[in-house]
Amino acid sequence: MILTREFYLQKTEEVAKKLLGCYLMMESPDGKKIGKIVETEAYLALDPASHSYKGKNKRNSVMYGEAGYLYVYLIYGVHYCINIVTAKKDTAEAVLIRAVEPIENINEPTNGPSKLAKAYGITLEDNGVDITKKPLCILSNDHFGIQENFKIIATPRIGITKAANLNLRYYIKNNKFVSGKKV
DNA sequence: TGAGTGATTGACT
DNA sequence: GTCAATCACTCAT
Repeated sequence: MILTREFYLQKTEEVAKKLLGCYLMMESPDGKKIGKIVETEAYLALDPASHSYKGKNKRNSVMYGEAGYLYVYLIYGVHYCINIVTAKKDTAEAVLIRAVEPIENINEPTNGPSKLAKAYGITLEDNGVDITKKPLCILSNDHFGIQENFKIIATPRIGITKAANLNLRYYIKNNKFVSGKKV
């Protein structure tokens, strides 16, 4: 079952946690790609680490829109990062998808924000896409009839230079597809 | 119009 | 452990 827009209207931290174990699905010409989300980060309004901190601009405008849309941006001129917009209109919050576990039709590593985007073939072209409907959407964690038990770990976020002390990164304990050099 | 910045990764010392 | 690569965008001339 595809997660609805109501899901993304929950508190951003809650969305980030609940997305763990859900499935990111993309229907592409190559076939249906599915990966289980194992690592996320929350970015809040007025968060110095968030792109929305300095106010609305062209790059982050998607974050100011409605929940349930994809926010893609290019970092360091080389890497794409994928976010899911949360909260209501004009509230710029989002959840960064950092890593997924390959389930179907994914034959590249996905243990990092950029690798994940590459594996799905996501680029700036997909910025602003509605993820409550196909071809790109997120399936609830009981989609395959398996309700897994896993422990969620909260740690400081990775790779940012501001507000790096907040525990807004969440990942599934003991999952080997989680990114990061150090455990 | 030009310099500076960045939510990363992989190659190299 | 350190560092370069290289694009979109902002901010400062």
